[in-house]
Amino acid sequence: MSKVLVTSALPYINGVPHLGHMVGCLLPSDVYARFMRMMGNEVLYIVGTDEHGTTSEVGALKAGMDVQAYCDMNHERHYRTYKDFELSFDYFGRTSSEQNKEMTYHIFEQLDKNGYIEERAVKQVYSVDDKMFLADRYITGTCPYCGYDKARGDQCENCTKVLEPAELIDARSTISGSKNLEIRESKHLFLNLPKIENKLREWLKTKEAFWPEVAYSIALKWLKEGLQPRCITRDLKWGFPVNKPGYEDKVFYVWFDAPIGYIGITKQWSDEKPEERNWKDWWYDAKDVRHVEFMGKDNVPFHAITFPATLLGTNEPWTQVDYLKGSSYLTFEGGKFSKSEKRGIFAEDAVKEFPADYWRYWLMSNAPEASDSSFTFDLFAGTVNKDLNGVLGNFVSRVLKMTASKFGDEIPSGGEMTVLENELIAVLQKRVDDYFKYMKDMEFRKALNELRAIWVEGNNYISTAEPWNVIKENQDQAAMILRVCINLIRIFAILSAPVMPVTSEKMMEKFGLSTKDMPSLAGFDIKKEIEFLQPGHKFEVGETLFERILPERLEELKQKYGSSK
RNA sequence: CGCGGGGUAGAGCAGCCCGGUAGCUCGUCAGGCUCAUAACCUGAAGGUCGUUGGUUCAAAUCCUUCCCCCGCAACCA
Repeated sequence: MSKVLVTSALPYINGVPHLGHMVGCLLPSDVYARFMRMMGNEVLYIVGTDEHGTTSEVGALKAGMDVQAYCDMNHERHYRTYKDFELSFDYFGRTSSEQNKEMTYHIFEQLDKNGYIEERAVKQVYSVDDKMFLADRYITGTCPYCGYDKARGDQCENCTKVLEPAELIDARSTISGSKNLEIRESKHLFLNLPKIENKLREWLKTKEAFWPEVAYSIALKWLKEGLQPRCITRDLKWGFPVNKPGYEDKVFYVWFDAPIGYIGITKQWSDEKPEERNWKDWWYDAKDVRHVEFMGKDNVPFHAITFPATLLGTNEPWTQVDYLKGSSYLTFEGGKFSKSEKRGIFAEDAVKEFPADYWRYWLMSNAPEASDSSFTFDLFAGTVNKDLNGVLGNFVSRVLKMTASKFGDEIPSGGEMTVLENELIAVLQKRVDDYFKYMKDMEFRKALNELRAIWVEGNNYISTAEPWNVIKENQDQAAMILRVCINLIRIFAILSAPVMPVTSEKMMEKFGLSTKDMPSLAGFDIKKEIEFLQPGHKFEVGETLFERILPERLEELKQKYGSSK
């Protein structure tokens, strides 16, 4: 048994998570955490909201709320959404917590002490009416190159030219529309990445063989281009005030304290039960901890370069990421998810339409691992109807209904296994071993394809064994076949648990069992498990596991969520 | 020449690193079965592997030309 520390990129509090967010980091981290627990590992799974920065301030402003209250509200909203998605995190914290402040201050002090922090003067656009410095993208104006009148300070979306805010004609604040802007000089603190570059390079070298291509190539690209000092402070209110004389009116940049949030949130967790939990067992001079991080590809540079460099710069024994699972993007009906354009289905609505397990299964079996992939309602409905209803749901239904009608509500006795059952056991064992291997390697598409193939073996077996014919000649033999099938249902429930926890529980309940009765997946032996449920064990047919998505419903969904017309 | 990823049957993907009868799921068609959710099982059809040129006995796979799609571009996170 070993310790596995699982983290998912912390979702930014201001946004509403959509399916793309779920599939990129939150869901795979949960499936992995659940799987590793079932393999008998000690798992700590940490998630939370990333709260600081301009976007929150602006969001609160627009909502007419105090930033703290605004974040409190949104934090609750995120929490509820992820609970609805059955995420099994051990703690859902916040980067704005006191614990994270402590961590951020400590890490900053170490970096400063070790000479990795430097001062620089920065020229920035200040909006007099908004009473704040504006990030480049919060400045709108006319593009000097193409005349587009909604060009942003960092780039013109129309002609794609990269701009400086000063170049914009008729520049105005995106927040208030005010044109009363001026350039002011402000002193800021920078993390001297070039000074840490060699250490970082050495460290990264040890990772090459393990990281997925997307993640490693992005990291390498940054090193190849050469690192630059990175500004870690901002002229904002909403953030941790900088703990250095002369900088009291500034806060740390959100990207500085956000990844530290993994550690801060772990401390939130351990502070709740200090007598039995210690965050240091996971993060500081921790032994035998394997740290796995899940994130979208846009987050990779921060987790592969900036954050590791930050930790290396402290010269302290922090736990670094061992495996960085960088995922590509999920698109919606061929385009981007966009809240403003009302395109795409958002996580909150998704669980109102269908149980979380439907989404979990679809998203994981279509995860954008190698390249971007697309969500469409047609694909979703196809999977729900075919895989979940046709293959798994129908198997459970046909087995239990037949057994109940021929033998009653107890698992029937009699009969002996034949060569057919031995073949089934061998085939299943092979598939189960492959399934576990893919899950361990976080190749979720392949893993779920294997899981589906395992379910198909059940239908395949019953078709070949034909208990409906056998029963006419030999009651005992038919009883044996159905007993094997019933045990398959329990096996399927156990194997499906990391992906579809609720459905899995429902399947177990049919035998008066629950998730707690599941055996460890380590050394999972089909030969043994196929005889676990003994003759005489009660079961109930109950209701069907899934519901089909009919054509009318499908049309409704497409209308409602803005699929391409 | 900004960077990265991708372009493989009607759809969604694997294979590419380590060249050697092109594989999986859905869909379509045909057959089987009748225990079950118009389900399930079996089989078939369907691809000049984006394009150009090259290396090789042999290229989806290695090198090269061009085209297209997606994302990123460090002060949005």
